[in-house]
Amino acid sequence: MTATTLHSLKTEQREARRELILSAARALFAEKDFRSVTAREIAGRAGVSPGTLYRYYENLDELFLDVFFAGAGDITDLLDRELNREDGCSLDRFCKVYVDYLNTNMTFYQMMGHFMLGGNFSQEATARLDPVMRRLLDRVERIVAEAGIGDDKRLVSHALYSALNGVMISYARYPGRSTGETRRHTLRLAGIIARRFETG
Amino acid sequence: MTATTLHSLKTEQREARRELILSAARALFAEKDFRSVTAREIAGRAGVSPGTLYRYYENLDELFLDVFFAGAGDITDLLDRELNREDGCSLDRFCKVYVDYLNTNMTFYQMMGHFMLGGNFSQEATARLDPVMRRLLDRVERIVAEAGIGDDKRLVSHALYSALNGVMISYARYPGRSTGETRRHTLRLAGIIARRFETG
Amino acid sequence: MTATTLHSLKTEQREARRELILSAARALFAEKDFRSVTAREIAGRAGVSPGTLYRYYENLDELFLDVFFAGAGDITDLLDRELNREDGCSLDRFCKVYVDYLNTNMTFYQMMGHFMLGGNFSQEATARLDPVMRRLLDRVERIVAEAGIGDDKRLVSHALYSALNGVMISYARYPGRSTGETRRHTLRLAGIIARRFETG
Amino acid sequence: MTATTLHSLKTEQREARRELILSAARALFAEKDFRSVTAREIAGRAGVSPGTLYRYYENLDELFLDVFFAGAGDITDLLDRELNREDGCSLDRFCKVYVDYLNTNMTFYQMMGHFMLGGNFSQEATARLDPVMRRLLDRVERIVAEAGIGDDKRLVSHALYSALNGVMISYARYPGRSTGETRRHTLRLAGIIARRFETG
DNA sequence: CATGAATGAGAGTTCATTCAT
DNA sequence: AATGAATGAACTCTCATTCAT
Repeated sequence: MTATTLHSLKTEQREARRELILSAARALFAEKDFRSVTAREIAGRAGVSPGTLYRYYENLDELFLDVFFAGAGDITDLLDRELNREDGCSLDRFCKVYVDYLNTNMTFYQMMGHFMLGGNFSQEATARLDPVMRRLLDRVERIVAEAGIGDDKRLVSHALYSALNGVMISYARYPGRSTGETRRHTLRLAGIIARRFETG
Repeated sequence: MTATTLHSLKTEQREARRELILSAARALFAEKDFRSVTAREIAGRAGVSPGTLYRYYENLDELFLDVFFAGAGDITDLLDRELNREDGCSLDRFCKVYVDYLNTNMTFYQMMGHFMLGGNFSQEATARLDPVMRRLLDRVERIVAEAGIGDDKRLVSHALYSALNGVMISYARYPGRSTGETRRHTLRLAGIIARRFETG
Repeated sequence: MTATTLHSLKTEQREARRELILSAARALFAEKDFRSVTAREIAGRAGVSPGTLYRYYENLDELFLDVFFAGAGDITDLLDRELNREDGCSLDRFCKVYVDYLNTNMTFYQMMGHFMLGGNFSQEATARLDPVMRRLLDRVERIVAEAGIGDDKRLVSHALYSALNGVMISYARYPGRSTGETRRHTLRLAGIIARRFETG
Repeated sequence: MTATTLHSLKTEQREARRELILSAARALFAEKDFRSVTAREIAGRAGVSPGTLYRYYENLDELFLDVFFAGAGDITDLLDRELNREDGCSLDRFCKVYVDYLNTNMTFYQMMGHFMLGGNFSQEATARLDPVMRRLLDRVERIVAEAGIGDDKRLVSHALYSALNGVMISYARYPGRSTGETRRHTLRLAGIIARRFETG
């Protein structure tokens, strides 16, 4: 028993430490372009030494991945809450909530871009990515089902998910636009996409 | 006369050299993640010295930008050809051509992502970006008009353009998928998006 | 207690390392025109990697500044010893000791020249420079006071200090002269300046 | 005859071109720290190509040297005019004119510093430097003679010349001081030096 | 297990100088 | 004689990662 308790205590502590580093990274990423954040900065923010980072993550990319996963978890939870509202959730609302989240959590979509554009996923990373994305896509699939769109619900949900991400990649940092303008424009586009998918 | 000829000759030569560097960069970018390509590599591929790069581009970012613009020009021309076909161009075809191009020119969409996600556009860069993107969006707007979709054609074309880009960002490098699988999946999604926009 | 000891030990070690780099730089500067000394050379001489330099100094200029400050400290200490000699210190002796020091520590006056002629002092650098120069000038002021020269002792000491520096800038590297000749000539000039200031 | 004329014409033209480059360099140096001026900039200002610079000067240092010599010539002429004034020229006035010149022609004293601190004079450069400096020192010697100072007029003039240069090296760019303050301070010091030398 | 100093390869960029035209 | 495009060595500085303590 003692051994087990000790072990679980250690595991707990280890998990807490990992969480600490993760939070520090997320906070830092929220403040500036995540590609300019250094290992030292993250360590400093987390109150640990740079070397410690490498006891919890094999390399920086793994940490970045975890940050990404955390974001995906957050948005999934958020969408879940929307879907479970007593008064229901329209497709329009769903799309806007998703895009709104990305607007206020630029890091998440920046990382999505980063990994999707050139990330070298390790075998292990791929294994971890899969359930996370599946969970997120499940929610998209659910709204698609509720809205009763199309035949192949899985493909349609992929398309909808793609379209919403595309709004961000295409307009989130369009040069010359203020944050407010960007938000307004991307939400409007989310609305149009919702309508297009609805009335199919 | 002589002066003019000489001048135009020099201008031509200069343009040729610039093209040479640009091509080298594009070729190199096509081979690997463009963010890992170095100035020296590009120079080496172009058969010039590193210093020469800086006689044609103020810095690497400017060169990257030019590569991006070149890609945008290519896809615009390609779409133009499609739109001007004698047998017309369906929305479905348009979407698939676009996504197909991005599939075979990963660099272009990688750069799009890079710049859109975190590019620090200089005033001057923004000024150059604008007409290039406008030209591209014009083609999207034209197909939207031809397909007779929606009321606000400009917004709808933005949404369509976003959706297509999103297909790529979301699935072009989805870990664990082969190039062929990726191509098939993204084209299928392009088709679904086309259908959704058509029947709106 | 242990913590304190550990801390001071680390501080000590850090200081020692910094000293090591500083010494290497000073030695290197003594061998050739300090403006041609590179970061890699200094690192190599100190037996550390180039990167290490930047853990101790924000940039090369800061290191240069420290070398300069070290020299200023040395000459100040030397003058102090002279001023505190039991048999007193004549103005003539003071001037000659100063010029002699500059002769055997060319780097110091080279750096003085470098910084004075075009150094871009950061706010912080200026703040550090001030007390160092003040300490040095205090000694000049003291000998001026002891020699009972003039009315405005501060101005006169500035003038004397200037004159001595001028001997070096004007003749320390006069082309075509050997080191011995230079030393003899500059010391002779120091003597003349001393006499001029004395008999005012 | 024709040959001679032709030759002298060519010589003239060549001299004019050299003068053009020299002026451009002087003008540029007057605008900013001469160590940051590039060959291209000088060529551009002179309206010639970089390559042309090397047809008139073996390398940049030779050009810098010429700029320095030109400055030395100017100050020599200026001092000459002072010495030849009908109402005579006091030592005080002489010193102040010299320091004032250096204040308004920072480049000159900057270059003096540059060459004196680390210049590698070629045999030929030394040969050209000598008469230029001798001419300048002659004027100092003359004012020393007129003021009837000391026994060894040559040495005393060296000391005076040194002292005046030293005022500049020590205070011309003292950090935190405005141009006006610097001028006032250096002129005051020049006055003190004059008095010290006078009353010896 | 945590540390954090040290690493060192490699990045982008500069610029005096050369040489084919 | 003049050009100016090209050179390429050399610069400073960065930062993910390692490993002795």
